[in-house]
Amino acid sequence: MKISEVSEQSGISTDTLRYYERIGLLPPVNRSENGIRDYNELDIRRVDFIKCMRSAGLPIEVLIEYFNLVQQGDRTIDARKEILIEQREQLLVRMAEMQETLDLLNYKIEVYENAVLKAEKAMIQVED
Amino acid sequence: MKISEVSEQSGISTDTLRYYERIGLLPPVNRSENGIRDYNELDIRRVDFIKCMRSAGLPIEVLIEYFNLVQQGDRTIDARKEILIEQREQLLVRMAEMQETLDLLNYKIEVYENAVLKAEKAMIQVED
DNA sequence: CCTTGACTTGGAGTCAACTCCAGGTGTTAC
DNA sequence: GTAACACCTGGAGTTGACTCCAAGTCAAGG
Repeated sequence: MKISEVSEQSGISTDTLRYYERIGLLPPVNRSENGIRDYNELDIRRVDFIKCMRSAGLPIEVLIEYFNLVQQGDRTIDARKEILIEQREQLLVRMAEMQETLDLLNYKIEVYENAVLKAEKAMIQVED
Repeated sequence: MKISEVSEQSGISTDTLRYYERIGLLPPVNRSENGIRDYNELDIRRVDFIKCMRSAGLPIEVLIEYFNLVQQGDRTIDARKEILIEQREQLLVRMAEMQETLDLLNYKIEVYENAVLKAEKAMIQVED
């Protein structure tokens, strides 16, 4: 799979995919004879995983560390689990903050709605 | 209220509070004769609002625009409401993404848990 | 009186995560 | 065979949001 296809399918720009590879978030992707990247199944699954984690705000550094551990085999399972648990914790905190903000936004929007209704009522009464 | 107190109470650094004022996210705060900032009730409510919105990732630019509208009085109520609705929409999208990531993290953690259990079982059998 | 500590300013530096660019190569389409 | 296009590289630039710094002012304590 060529980079443009991966980009299209994942919604990550080609620049960003190459950037990810440069910094070691993606492993060096195989090339066809002319030097053009050819992403395999595994690469694509990794891209999708990264996409998911990044969309939730997990830092690139953490993901790199995680993949490094994966690459070191089964003896790192505990450490990997710890990373995921830690990130889950932080994610839950962020989600709770967002829920609070959502509640406030909902409340404010409702207030504005009522303000508009009141204004409209006032206009009707003027017209009466 | 002095800047250090506001900082303590809000969890926003004094540097950041001054930065917010510089870029117009906070209005120019009143000063005591010697030029020291003295935050009033309204300032503090605004700080808290900003804190909440920022913690959910709303961009500073949007907040500035919102406060500008507030300052222009009731005729901007519709525009303000639109901003809040738009931001709520985006917030919901982000929260949904995070929920997906959370699900994946939970799944992966569970898989690791099982891997560990299996390994432990294997060890017991070796010991048998 | 002098030190300590909290405040002030304008401006520069940092950080994460891209994003863009110039200059080059290789393949396909007319 | 040349134009258009997708790819490549290394490196520089951008963005958003802080964060730090130097140099200065002022009030209170010993």
